[in-house]
Amino acid sequence: MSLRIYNTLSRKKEEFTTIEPGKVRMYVCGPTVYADAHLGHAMSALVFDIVRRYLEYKGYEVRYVMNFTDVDDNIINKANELKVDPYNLAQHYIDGYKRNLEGLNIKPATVHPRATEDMPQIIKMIQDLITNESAYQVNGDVYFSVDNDADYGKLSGRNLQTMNAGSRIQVDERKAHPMDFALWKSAKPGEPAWDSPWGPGRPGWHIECSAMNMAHLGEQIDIHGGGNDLIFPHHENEIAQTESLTHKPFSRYWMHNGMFGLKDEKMSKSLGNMVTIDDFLAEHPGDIMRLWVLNGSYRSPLTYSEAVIEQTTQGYKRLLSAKKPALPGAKGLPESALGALASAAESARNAFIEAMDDDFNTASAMSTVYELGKQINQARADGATDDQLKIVQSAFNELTGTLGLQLEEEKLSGSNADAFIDLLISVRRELRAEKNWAMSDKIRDELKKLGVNLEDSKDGTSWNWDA
RNA sequence: GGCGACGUGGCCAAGUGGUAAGGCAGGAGUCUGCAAAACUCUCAUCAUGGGUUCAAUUCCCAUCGUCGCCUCCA
Repeated sequence: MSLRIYNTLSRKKEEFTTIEPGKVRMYVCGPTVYADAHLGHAMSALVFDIVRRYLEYKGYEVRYVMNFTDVDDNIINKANELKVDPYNLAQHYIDGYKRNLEGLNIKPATVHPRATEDMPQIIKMIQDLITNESAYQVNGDVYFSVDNDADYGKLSGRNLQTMNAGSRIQVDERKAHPMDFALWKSAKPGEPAWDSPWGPGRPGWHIECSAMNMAHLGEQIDIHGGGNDLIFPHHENEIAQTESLTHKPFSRYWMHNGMFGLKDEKMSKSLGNMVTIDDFLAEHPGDIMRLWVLNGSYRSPLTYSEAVIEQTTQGYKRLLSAKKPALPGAKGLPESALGALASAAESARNAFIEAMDDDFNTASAMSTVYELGKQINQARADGATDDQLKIVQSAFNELTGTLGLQLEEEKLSGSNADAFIDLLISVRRELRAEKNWAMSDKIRDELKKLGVNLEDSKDGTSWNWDA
């Protein structure tokens, strides 16, 4: 049983093999940092976090690079508007992004390079491309020449003849070919600039990813990821730049996640129709967003709606229920029932791996997790003890943990409410003994409003924080 | 105009050439003083029209619809 990954380059699922045995070199395009990150960024970051975690589960050592693009028109414009240094502005949003990633339980990348800190590599790469005749300079600008790249367009399935360059924006007539793109832009007044052989300026959008790949992972990598809106032109151009120099296949697998949308259009900074990660996390646990992503296919679009968030929250509560301990008066299952539990755990694990091996089919993997959860709850209802539940719960924790789900009950931060809630419950127990239903129901209702759910059973009352 | 993806129950969403996982919601029950949770049972013929096949939701063609990219974008 081996892992298969859908490769955008071949538009097929391919068996996954690495350049170096046991090791994965993986690069994911991070955001351009000039605004708060939105749920589209969250989706992409979650998708590749899940990929990374599963590869690690399979035993690979993953070197994971996620960059920050911190030179770009939007950043410069915004910094000028606010009269702040662009570097500091970018830093502000990088800090925010990292905080968001943490809130979503996304593991930090092995390296988080930013373009402005790899400037020597970028300039060197441009120089080599010029030497190579893959690029040319015009008055301090440097362009990549698509005509000199025989297989330009192979990732996005386009060819230069049928592409409609200039149909929507004015083409700079200094370019040799309309599709040529900037590697280096000469500085205009009021812009940050770096010295280069072509005069002061700054890198174009695509070169920094090629250079950072080269600097942090080498000439060839195993997985390159990002949103499918990056296929063209960004990733196409990355391939063109890197392969024109190395003459070797750049990334073995190109993975692209679907777009996160708001109603009928994708969420994006330029459209201004975004829900930020901060907004979301203020209202919901990070697990909800992750579960939402897991419930579908990473290559398909996801559409924002309150109803779906609500549904996901209910599903999340169901998962939490599987983690609960044995019932208060649990008598234990007979020895004969334990074998079935062990084999349920084992077959769930196998089904999970089979699903994930098929291009990270998380929706299918989740169905086995839900079923395992049901088996846990059945065992509990039948009187299993904590030790017996552990047989299945340990597998449940292993699988949900692999997907990056935390499944920890919400706690009020820094609160020591537990003792007070326990006190109220013991008072209520006496009220119930006296059949004072009015008062005991009132306590339950009022606690509910405060986010505490009481659950009565024959053998006592348990409680939990509302998700 | 070009490239690509998609259309599965009220909602979200897997999947397969031989009559369709899972979650949410709904219905019926068990438990409970009631409620909640949990458990049990229940709930679809897969956009439309053709074609291939012993057999298609799954393959092919067409139509309709939706979305992404071709400009910055995860």
